[in-house]
Amino acid sequence: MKRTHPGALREILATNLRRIRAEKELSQETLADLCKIDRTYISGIERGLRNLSIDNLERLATALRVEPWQLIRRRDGDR
Amino acid sequence: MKRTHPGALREILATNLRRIRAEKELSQETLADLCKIDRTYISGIERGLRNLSIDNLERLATALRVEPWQLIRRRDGDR
DNA sequence: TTGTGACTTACAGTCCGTC
DNA sequence: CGACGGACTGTAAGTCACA
Repeated sequence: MKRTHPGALREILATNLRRIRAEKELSQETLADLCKIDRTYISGIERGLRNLSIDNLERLATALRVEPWQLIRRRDGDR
Repeated sequence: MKRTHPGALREILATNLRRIRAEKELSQETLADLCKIDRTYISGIERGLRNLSIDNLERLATALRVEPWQLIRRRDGDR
C-alpha cells in the first residue's frame, strides 16, 4: 500500500480509535456510516497509514461521542 | 484563494496556537522556522482557514514543546 | 468484518510577493 | 510582525474491486 508512514501521533490515534470503537462495539463499517467516512479509509487510519486532517479527526470524534483531543491523547499509563 | 472554513476544531486550534506561541514569545516566522512549516501556512492556521494534518499538528506541538492534544483541547472560557 | 493496491481529484502545504 | 494573494507541487481525500 505504501501510504506514508511517519508520525508517532498517528500510532496513538490508531490505537485510541480502535480501542474506543471496540468499547462502543461498533464495526468499522457502522462507524464509517456514522461519520460518513469511507470504511477503507477508517481501516487505513487504524493502521496508522493515513495522515488525516483535523476536520476528519473532528468528524470521527463526533461520531464516537468523545472530545477530539481524547483521540490523540496518550493513554498507556496515562503518564 | 478560496481557503475552506468549516470545523469548530480549527478555531480551537487557532486560538490555542496563537496563545501558546505568544506565551513562548515566538513570532510566526521563528515558529515556522522551528517546525519547518511555511510561515504563510501558520498564519492561515491561526486564522482558522487551514485544515492541517495530524502530522503537522505534531510538528507544531514539538516545536512549541507541548503535547499535541493540548493544541486542540478546548479551555473553559473560550469558544 | 477488515485489509490492501490502485486510482483520480481536491486541497494541503510551499514559495514568491505586497501592504 | 502579520494579513493576505497568485501560482505552483505534493499528498490527503475519497472510492473501488478483490483478498
